[in-house]
Amino acid sequence: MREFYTITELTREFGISTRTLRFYEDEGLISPVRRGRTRLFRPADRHLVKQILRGKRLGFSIAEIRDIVQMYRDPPGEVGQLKQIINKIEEKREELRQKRRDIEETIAELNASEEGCVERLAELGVKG
Amino acid sequence: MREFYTITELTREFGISTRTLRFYEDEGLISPVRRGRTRLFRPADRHLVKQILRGKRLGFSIAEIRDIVQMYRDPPGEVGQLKQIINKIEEKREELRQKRRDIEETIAELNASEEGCVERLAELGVKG
DNA sequence: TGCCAAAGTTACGTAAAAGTCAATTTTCGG
DNA sequence: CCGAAAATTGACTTTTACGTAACTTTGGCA
Repeated sequence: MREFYTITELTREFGISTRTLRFYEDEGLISPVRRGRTRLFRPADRHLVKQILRGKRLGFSIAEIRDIVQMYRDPPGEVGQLKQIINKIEEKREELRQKRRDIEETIAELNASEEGCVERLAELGVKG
Repeated sequence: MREFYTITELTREFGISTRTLRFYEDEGLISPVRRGRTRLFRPADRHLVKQILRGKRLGFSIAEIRDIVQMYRDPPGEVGQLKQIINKIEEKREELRQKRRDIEETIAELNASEEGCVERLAELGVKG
């Protein structure tokens, strides 16, 4: 595994702009190290970008993604904080399960629609 | 099943504002009938709202949701159009499957994080 | 050491999806 | 029939998530 990636390497890999990566840094989602002013992205930063984009595909806002990636971090040493994180994790999991139900329902309705189309095609004498 | 719902009934049921419903109408997602100027929402409109909100939870834009709900409509009579709709349905289904994979991965990482927290709690002598 | 492509900063612009506010209308129960 | 509650329209504002200049800095190498 490589030690560092440049900003343009990541933009090409993930199909996003440098502006986007800098924006995520401003928002505190990633913290690449610097050599002078130039950002150097470590594998951990790259993985974070993956997680961020996954969150985006699921419709989470930047603020929500920030919350989520904070859950991925090393657990703190204080009992109260640990319990709070566990609660937040369960919340997010429930939200994700809701999204999963939404997906199943949407796919089911799309399946029904497609069947309707296929039947209609059959009526018109088109072989499937 | 009721014949009509008022706009505020739907805002209460779904936890959205009247502005939002009117916005969806402006965007061509719903077309409630009118008695005078007042909107009357039929069960079909109400169901559309459900589908719209489902799409929102999954991170689809209004434009994408418009595309999706058009797929739910009665199939047209022309072969070319039918085939095109079937293609679009398959595209959306693939997108949804990707989202589902994203969800599974996110849940898996949350599970791992939670375990880390639980272990940490155990180290601190907290009984689970 | 001189150059240029890549990286950086700063600041303003914008599209989407509503929120908010104001000014009318409409409806409807008593 | 009347007045409060509900609904409508229209305009303006806000927030999010970047896009787009415009200009400067930097680092690698011929």
